[in-house]
Amino acid sequence: MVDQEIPASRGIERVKISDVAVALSLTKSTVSRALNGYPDISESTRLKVRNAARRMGYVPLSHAQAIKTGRVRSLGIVWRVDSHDGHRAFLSDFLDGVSRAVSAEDWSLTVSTADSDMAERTTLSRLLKERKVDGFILPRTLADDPRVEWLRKEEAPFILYGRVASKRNCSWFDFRGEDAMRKAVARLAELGHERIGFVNGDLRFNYALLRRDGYFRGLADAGINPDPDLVLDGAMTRESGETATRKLLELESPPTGIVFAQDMAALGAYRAAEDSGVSIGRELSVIGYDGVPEGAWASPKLSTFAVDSRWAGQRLAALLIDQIRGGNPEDLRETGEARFLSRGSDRPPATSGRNLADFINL
Amino acid sequence: MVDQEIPASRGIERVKISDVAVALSLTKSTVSRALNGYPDISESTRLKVRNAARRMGYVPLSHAQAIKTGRVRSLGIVWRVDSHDGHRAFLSDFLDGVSRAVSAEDWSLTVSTADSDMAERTTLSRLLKERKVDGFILPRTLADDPRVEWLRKEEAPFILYGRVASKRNCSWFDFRGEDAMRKAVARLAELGHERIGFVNGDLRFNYALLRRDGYFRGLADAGINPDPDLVLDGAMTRESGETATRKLLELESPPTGIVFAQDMAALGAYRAAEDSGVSIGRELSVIGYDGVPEGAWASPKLSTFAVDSRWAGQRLAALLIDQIRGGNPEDLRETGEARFLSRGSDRPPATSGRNLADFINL
DNA sequence: TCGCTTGCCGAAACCGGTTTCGGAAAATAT
DNA sequence: ATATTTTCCGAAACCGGTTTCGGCAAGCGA
Repeated sequence: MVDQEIPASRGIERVKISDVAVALSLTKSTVSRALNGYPDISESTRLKVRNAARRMGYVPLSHAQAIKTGRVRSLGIVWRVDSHDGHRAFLSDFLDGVSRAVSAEDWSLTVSTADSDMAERTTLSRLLKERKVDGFILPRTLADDPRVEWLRKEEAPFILYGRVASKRNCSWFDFRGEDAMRKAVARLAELGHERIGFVNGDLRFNYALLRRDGYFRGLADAGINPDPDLVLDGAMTRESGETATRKLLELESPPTGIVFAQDMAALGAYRAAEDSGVSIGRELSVIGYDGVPEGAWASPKLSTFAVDSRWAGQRLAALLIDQIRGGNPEDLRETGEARFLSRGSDRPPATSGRNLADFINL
Repeated sequence: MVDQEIPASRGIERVKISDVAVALSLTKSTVSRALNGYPDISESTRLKVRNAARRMGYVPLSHAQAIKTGRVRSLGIVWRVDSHDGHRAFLSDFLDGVSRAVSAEDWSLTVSTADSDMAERTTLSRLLKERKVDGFILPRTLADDPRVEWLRKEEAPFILYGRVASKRNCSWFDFRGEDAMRKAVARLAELGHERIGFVNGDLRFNYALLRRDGYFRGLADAGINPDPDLVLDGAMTRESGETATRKLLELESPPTGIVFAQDMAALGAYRAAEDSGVSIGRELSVIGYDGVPEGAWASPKLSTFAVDSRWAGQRLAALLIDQIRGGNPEDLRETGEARFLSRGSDRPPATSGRNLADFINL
C-alpha cells in the first residue's frame, strides 16, 4: 500500500474537501459522508478521514455547506436600542449566554440593532431573505406581539424571551416575574407592611401584565385589600421611577413599602425619597426586580430579584437550535426563577412595633 | 411580444434567480450581471431586471453568492466578558454603531464572546476557518497585541478599536484619550490645583500608556513637577478605584484633584471620599473619562470626557468594510475627540482663595 | 455452487448563485 | 457594399460542498 504524502496546511491556500479526498485516494463524497457520520461508511475509513482532515486542517466553508443543506448554522437577534436604560446592562451577559450555547454547537450569532418597530421588521426580513440566519431570538416580548404572527407566516423558526398570549406554535424562555412579585409582596407583608405599592413597567410588555398579576396575588395571599391608588405603571427608568415614587409618597396615606417591576425604577425611588426626606429602608421599603449591578452601589443596597441573563441567553439559544433541527416548538418552553437578594432596602415599617432582629434571618 | 406572467412571491417557495430569468426570457447569467451592475448589460434590460426582481421579491441567498465571490458580507467581533464593569455599559451603543454601518452596506455582524485569550483565539480561528466573517473588529487593544500578528499571518482583514505600536498594515479607530487626560490636568491646574493625581487603567492596554503620557504632558504644560506618588494604575472598576483613591488620600500630602482614566474608577472615588469624610467637588476634585451613564447619577455629578461609542462602532465598521473591499489598511485610520462634560465634580481646591463664581462659565 | 443480502464506496447530479468566454446582431468605419 | 468594431446577451464552467443512486465485492443462507 502506497501511503500518500499528506501536505501540511501551510500558508495561504485553504484546504478543501477534495484535497482531503485526493490525499486519501477517496472521493469527496466519501469524505463528506464520513465527516458527517453517515452510516454507510466503514468505521476504519471514517477514522482515516477524520484524522486526515484534522491533520490537514480541513474545515468546511459554512456557506458552501449551506447552499445544499439550506442551513447556515446561525441564530439572529435584533436588539432594540430605542428603549430606556433597563435591560441595557444585561446585554453583555445575555449575549455571552447565547454565544456560549451557540458556540457549543458550532453555530454562530448574528446581531443587529433597531430603533423602531419598522426598523426591526425590516432587519428581520432582510436577515431572513438573505438567509443570514436560520432563526431568531426575540427579546422584549409584547403582550400581543406582531412579530410572532409575522414570523409564523414567513415560516421562520423563532423563540421568545418572554411569554405571549397567542401560544400556538411558540417556544420561549422566561423568568417567572409574577412569582417574584408575589414573593416580594409576601416579604413586605411579613415584615409588617400593610400599604404596599406597586410600580410597574410599560403594560404593552407581557411581563408587566404577569408581574401585575403576581402583585395582586401577593396581596390576596396576605389578606390585604388592593388599593388602586398604590399601583402605577410605565416606569422603566430612573427618572420615571422617581416620578412614580414621588406620586406615591404624596398620597394622603402613602405606602410604607413599594414593589418595583424593574430595578432602574426602584433606583429612581432613592432620589425621590431623598428629596422627600424619607429614608429608604427605615421609612420606605423598596424591593426591585432585575438585579442590575447599580443596585449594589445604592445605599442602602437595593433588595431585588436577580435574573440570570446569561442563563436566559443560553437556554434560548439551545432551545431554538433544537427547534430548527426539527423539535416541536410547543415542547420547547422553559421558565426560570429569579433569585432574591436580600439587602438593605426592605425592612419592617418604621411604625411597626416589631423588632428588626426578628427578621434578620428572614 | 408575449408578456410573461410574473408570479407574485407568495408563500413558501423562495424565488431564485432562475425564476426571474425565466419570467423575463433571459438567462440567469444576464440577470446576475444586470443586478450586479456589470457594464455589458444594456440600460433597458438592467431596468427590466431590477423591476422584475423587486416585484417578484427576489433576494439572493448570501451564502450562494459567497461560494463564488468568497465574501459573506459579514463582520466579526469577539467581545471579552472576563474584564470588569468598564466598557460593558457601552456594548449596546457600540453594537448599534456597528450595526448601522454594516446594515447600510447590506452586510451583517457576527458576535461572539470569550472569557480568556485562548477562548478568543479559538473563536477568531473558527469564524475565520468556517468563513463566517470577512474580517474582524478588535476591541480592547493591548500595547503589544498578539491578535495583530496572528491575523496578519492568517491574512485576515481586521481593524483595531484603539491604536498599537506595531503599525504596519494596521487600520484603526480610536479616541484620543491622551488629549483628554492632558486637558483634564490643564482644567484642574487652571482651577488652582497643584497636586493632581492620576489613576490609570491596566498598563497592558495601549490606551493606558497613551493616557499616562497625556497626563504628564498636562502637568508639563502647567509647569507642575510630576510626583510618582500621585500616579497609580490598574484601576478599572469601582472597587479598585475606591482603593486607589483611599491610597492617595492617605498620603501625607494628598492630591486635591484626581484625574481618572476611567469613569468606573472615578465613581469608586466617591465612596472612598465619603468614608474619609472629604466631599467630592469641595475638597477633592475628580475628572473621569468614558462618560458612563452612572456618572450623571452620582452626587455631585461626575465631570468626565464622554466617548461616543456609537460613532466608534460606526467608523470601525465602515473602515473595515472599505479595507475588505481592497482599501489600503494604512489609509484607514481615524481618531476622534472625547467630549468634556463639565459637571459638579471639578472645582477649585478648598484652600484656594479663588472664588467659585470665577469658574462658573469655564 | 448459486443467488441474495449487506456493507461500502464511486460517479454524478445538485444547490443557487457568479464569472468567463464566445458569438450574433447592430453600429460604425472604409 | 463590405470590413471592422461595439454592444449585448447566451452557454457553460465554476465555486465547495451534500446527497442520491447504483454497483462491486464480500458475506450469508440454501
